[in-house]
Amino acid sequence: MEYDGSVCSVARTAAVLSDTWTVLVLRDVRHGVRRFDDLTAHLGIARNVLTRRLATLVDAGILDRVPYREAGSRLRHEYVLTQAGQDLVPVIIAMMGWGDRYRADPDGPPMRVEHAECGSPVHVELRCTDGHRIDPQEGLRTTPGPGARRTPTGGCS
Amino acid sequence: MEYDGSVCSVARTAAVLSDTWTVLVLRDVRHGVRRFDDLTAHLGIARNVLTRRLATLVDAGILDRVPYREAGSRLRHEYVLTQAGQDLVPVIIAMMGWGDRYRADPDGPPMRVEHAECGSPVHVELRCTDGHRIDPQEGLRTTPGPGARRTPTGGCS
DNA sequence: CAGTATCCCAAGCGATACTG
DNA sequence: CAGTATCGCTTGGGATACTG
Repeated sequence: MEYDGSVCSVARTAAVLSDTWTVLVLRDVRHGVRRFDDLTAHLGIARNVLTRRLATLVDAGILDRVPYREAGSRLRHEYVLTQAGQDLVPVIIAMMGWGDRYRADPDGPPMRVEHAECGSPVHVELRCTDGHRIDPQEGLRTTPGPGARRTPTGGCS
Repeated sequence: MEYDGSVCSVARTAAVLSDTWTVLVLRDVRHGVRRFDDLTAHLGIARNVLTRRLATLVDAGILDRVPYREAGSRLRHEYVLTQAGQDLVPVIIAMMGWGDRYRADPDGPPMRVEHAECGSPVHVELRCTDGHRIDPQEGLRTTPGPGARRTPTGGCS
């Protein structure tokens, strides 16, 4: 789908993440579930669908398909995050945070993400390059950037 | 779609955001494009689709439909972000940041988000509640939370 | 202007069967 | 184990026409 993706980074990212399984595959790969059958078992995704999804993600530069060989068995592949894939982690954590808050499980969050060093819970924050922490409601100003198109309705968002 | 959404906050959020137009509608509403016709014009979305999308988002508690009346015309509605909708802003900013980096327009970013007070560019960061800034590659540890199901494959992600 | 109603199409998913 | 191939179903999007 195109939806003005030609002019908006949000749209372009949405195009990458929009289908059902993509973020869940990334989530699992990040947690170390890297092999085809493990993914099918863990996600409950149909195998043909997983095939397509992995191929798409490799094409998109988000996953790498790396060969490996275990002693005594034939060549296999596993899927690892590229740099671009790793840089989607904040998006995923942001989504997790929202889900924890607004689509909470009555038992509490199913997964807890903590700082490896100190063990405190992790969240996403908006910050500017000057290091100020920013309130999402009040602290943001959005202006057209260099790549913006000028349109009658006010340009890209 | 369900995709284990019963146990994962990422999946639950993905279910809300997954269809094509949702994030773009939110993006536009956040920028002040709040009225039906403005949205159709700005997004290029089919009107019936927008109707459905807005209804879904209102149902999901992400948008409010608030009536207003301009002098001399009949009652209209506009769509504004609820608190839950506002709390999706970090997700959107995170997506924008990724798109700017990995799906960049040759002319540069189409939209620039800056700190209203100081004008510096804004990005998302991972932080723990102790205030440490966290490296997405190395600094995260993920553990099952109270709401986790125990499954043979290692539980929810 | 702000929608609703109808109809069609394409894409994505799942089930099942097959392969090296 | 790690996929590919084929199929049918469901859903979301678009076009068009209609309404207060």
